[in-house]
Amino acid sequence: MPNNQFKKSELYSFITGVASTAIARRLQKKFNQADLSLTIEQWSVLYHLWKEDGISQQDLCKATFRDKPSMTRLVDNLEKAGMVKRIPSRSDRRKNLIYLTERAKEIQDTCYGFAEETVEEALSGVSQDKIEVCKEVLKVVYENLR
Amino acid sequence: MPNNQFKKSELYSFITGVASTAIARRLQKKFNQADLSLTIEQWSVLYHLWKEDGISQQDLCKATFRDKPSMTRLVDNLEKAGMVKRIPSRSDRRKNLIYLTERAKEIQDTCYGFAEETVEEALSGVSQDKIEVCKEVLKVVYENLR
DNA sequence: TTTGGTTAGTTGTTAAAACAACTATATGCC
DNA sequence: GGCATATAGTTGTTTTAACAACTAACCAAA
Repeated sequence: MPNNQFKKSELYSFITGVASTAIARRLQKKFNQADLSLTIEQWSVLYHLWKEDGISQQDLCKATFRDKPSMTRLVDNLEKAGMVKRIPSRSDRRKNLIYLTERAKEIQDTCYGFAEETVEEALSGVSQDKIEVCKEVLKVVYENLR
Repeated sequence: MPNNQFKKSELYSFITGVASTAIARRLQKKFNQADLSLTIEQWSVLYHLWKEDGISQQDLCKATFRDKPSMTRLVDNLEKAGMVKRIPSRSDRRKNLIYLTERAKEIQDTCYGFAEETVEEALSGVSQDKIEVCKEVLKVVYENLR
């Protein structure tokens, strides 16, 4: 058996996502401490809407790598929290277009700052070169399995 | 602002764990297709028990990076599925020691093969050097945030 | 040996994930 | 136009995640 094989089999943490779980928990704590009642999942939806809103739930599914029922419920909860509004599309009556509320726009910078802070903490002591390699590998993994 | 900072802030996929989610889903599919009614979370518990069983739920919490209530329920379900048994510790009556059943021992090699296969598929085209860098970075992240 | 703090595990609750099954609308082909 | 198929979104169900609050048992110090 080539050495290659053996090493790959030890990638338990890759499968279980221990690192991303740790980062997500840290970010969640920052949200809680700032009394932003926002889950990481909700944040991940807002993250894309801050770049561009007025997109469909289906677009958000692709962006966040989640299925349609999950998105329905995430948007439900974001709507209850007063962060987004569903506006029926006029060109395609099957679609909801999701728009940010003023409240959601207000918290954008705060949330962005917390995310930045969290990633800084997580990657402290890691060289930029290595970070680039990781980003690259994570992207390949995503492409390989899509 | 140093270039360094800007790049880190773009690590959305690090926080959301898109890659590990993709890997976990792929592995879950293999389990389902083989009629192994086993969730990834249950598998992650068995993964450690296959190395050493007769350990406490608390030990499993540390190993799998989950909290105590989550482990109670995972062990509940593994017990229902006939994969493990709780045996009260004689030296410390607070503790349950978790033992594998014969059934769990039987499926070890099959599960291990599926995990190996999945990681192979995920990392196809990625050099061993880069994989090593990733493992290293993920470990540092975990240490930084623990 | 009693008291106070710690550790192991369980229960309750809310949000989310994944899958199947469903409705409604759109689209492409005859 | 009418029908088959695809797409957008919702609902139902089961399992998990995370947190708080709880019980039971252990341990150490007065």
